[in-house]
Amino acid sequence: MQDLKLVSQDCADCPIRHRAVCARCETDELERLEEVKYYRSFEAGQTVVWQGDKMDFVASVVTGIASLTQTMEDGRTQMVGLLLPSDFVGRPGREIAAYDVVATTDLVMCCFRKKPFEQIMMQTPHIAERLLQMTLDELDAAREWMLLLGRKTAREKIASLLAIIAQRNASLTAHPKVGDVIFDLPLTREAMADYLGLTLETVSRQISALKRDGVIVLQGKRHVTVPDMRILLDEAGDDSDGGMLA
Amino acid sequence: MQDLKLVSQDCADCPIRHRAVCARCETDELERLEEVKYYRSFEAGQTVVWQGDKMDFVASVVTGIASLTQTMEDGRTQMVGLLLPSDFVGRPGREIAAYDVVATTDLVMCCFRKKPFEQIMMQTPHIAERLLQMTLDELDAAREWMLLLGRKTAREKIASLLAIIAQRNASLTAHPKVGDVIFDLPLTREAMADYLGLTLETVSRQISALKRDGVIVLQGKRHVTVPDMRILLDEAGDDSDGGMLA
DNA sequence: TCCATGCTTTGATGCAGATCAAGCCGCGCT
DNA sequence: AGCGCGGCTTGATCTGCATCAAAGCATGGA
Repeated sequence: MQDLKLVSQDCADCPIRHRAVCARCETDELERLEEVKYYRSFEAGQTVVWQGDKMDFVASVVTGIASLTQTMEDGRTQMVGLLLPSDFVGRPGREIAAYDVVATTDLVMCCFRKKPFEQIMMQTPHIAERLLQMTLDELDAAREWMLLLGRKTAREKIASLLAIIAQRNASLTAHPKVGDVIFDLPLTREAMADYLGLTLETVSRQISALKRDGVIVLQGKRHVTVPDMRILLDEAGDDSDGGMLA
Repeated sequence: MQDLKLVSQDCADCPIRHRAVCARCETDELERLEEVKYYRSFEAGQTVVWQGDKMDFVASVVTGIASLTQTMEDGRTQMVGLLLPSDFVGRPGREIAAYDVVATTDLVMCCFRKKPFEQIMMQTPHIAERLLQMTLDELDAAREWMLLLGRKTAREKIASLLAIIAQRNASLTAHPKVGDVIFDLPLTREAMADYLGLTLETVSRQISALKRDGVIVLQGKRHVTVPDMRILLDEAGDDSDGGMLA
């Protein structure tokens, strides 16, 4: 299945070495996609699409981080999706965006016009199949996230988020699997709060607490070292290790 | 699209007048499905599938209510899906159930063995397409739900749930669209608490408060009358009316 | 260099919702 | 009737997180 993933991959004949959609595509399919492919850049904080707007493209994240957020009239916001490089954004068959898409960091996306993308999808069973699998993955993630939002304590929420980021990082880089797990937090405290359904003060306090208790080591505000991943996963209150441990 | 919905529909040649999967199926597809179709009944409280178990069927709810729930080691549980009649359960392409499926009331499901279902799906683009659309619908619902869990107050949560149930009911029955909206709560206070990430005491108190404030009228513990749906939707803190109002 | 700005930390206080505890209501059973 | 039980309500109290407030720390620009 890996070869069917809608991914960002090195692509020699592409300005930013990015090939998207389907590594196993037949040549003509790929070329039809290339015709309708284009890149867009955003600065941190910019909104890519507003909830309710027409969204006439699908895309995948090349570099940077985007988030999907829901906002209430009075300004309360909840992040409902976190998109790292190679993640897919878009709603085949849907005209209207159901939530805001926001560039959390500087962001480059690889976009495809939706109409032609959908046509290719309809004619290419394994792309449709792959899209279904990705959507199911997102649904699984959303449901884990619901457990976090509904039932976990602030400390468990923070530990869970750190674990999730560590895991997502590990799946992108060649994972060493030995010793400390090290990564940079790609989110501000405020973005973490929006992810977790907390305030930024609580996020800050709980990170300090985890540091004080030796669960994590911080260098600066963003660089995290996890001496023992099992302890962190235990703090997350989550039996599943997400495949992180053997 | 409606004619492609995976639905429970009246079906004269079926013991419980239920035809599932695809109203526009070609005859032979439908018959292939009929061959692998069977019914299962459960009593309220029974678990249909355990998280982590192999799940070798997909199904749709015929009568009753099922819920998908996540549970932590210490017993905290969060509902992550609520399945009313005609809703689909199952994960095409997945071996293992990602969460418990529980019969919240007495329940009848119409099941299909997964393998043949998947084969038919692969060979039938519009079934695959329909499945993708349904999964996207579930994802949208999950993300609304995340906003509820992460950012809404107890009162808003209750109002939102009542609105959701009212809407789902309206879409099943011929919706009068005039005057009071009336329905029966299909969930215990405890199930509502699991849905909303609250305790059952808080659910009870907030329902009492909405009653006291005239937002709803209760006859008994389950029968709800909503004198003015706009007030309820306003209490839910949700700008979207879910298509309930013109 | 100094200040402005955005991000973060930390402290003091308040409150929404959890927890603990009792009792009520309706129903089925004997 | 009388009883037990599951579901529900209501009260008293506790507490985890929000809120309000202030100050620390980097970075970049004048």
